[in-house]
Amino acid sequence: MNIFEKLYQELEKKYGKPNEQWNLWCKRPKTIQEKEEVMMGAILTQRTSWKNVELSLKNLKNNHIISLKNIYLLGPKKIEAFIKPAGFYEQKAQYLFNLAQFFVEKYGSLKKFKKIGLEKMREEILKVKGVGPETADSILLYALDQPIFVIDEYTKRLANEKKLTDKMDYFSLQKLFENNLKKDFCLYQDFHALIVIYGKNKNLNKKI
DNA sequence: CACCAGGAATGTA
DNA sequence: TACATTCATGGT
Repeated sequence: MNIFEKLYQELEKKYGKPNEQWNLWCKRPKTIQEKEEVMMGAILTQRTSWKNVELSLKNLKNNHIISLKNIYLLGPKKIEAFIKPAGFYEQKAQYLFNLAQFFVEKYGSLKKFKKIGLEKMREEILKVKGVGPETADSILLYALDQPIFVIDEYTKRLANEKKLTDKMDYFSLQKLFENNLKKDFCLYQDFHALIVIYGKNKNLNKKI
């Protein structure tokens, strides 16, 4: 067993299966609606606490617009009010609409999108304005069950702390994890969640 | 009151 | 390539 697999085991032993906010993201399998909720969450959580994202998602749910199609039909201006708690709401409303427009106009269904394969999916979804590397990979991993490792600030800090590598750019780190783990989206989903849980936990201890 | 939370786009050098 | 700025709410 290599250091990456050991790290996963350690984290799982310490924190168990990802829970709370990760209940949905690490759920297998997910319904279509759940997948779309994950995609919206991936946009809304950009540089924002998950708590604020939850408030926004609740607003969307209460008003029955927790689907890409409804986002698309409503248009960016009308969803601003619902997602305000997540901050940067004018931008994010536009980003959410861009993503919805991308799926509705170009593919119609997630199933059709998946037919083009992982590489092409990533390339295409990165063209959506508002979807960068981390958001793209979060969507691919957590909504579309693709074996692609998500890199975020917590992952970088962990890589630094454990001295896993000195090449800290997104792509290098991603390949580092993928090359040292089984190509398994379930493992990737839980691992990334545990890395975030570990990172947050550590921040918490620092304050006390 | 100051600081920051699971980024990305845009602009500058 | 690398670094700065902008977007904005809610918790501590």
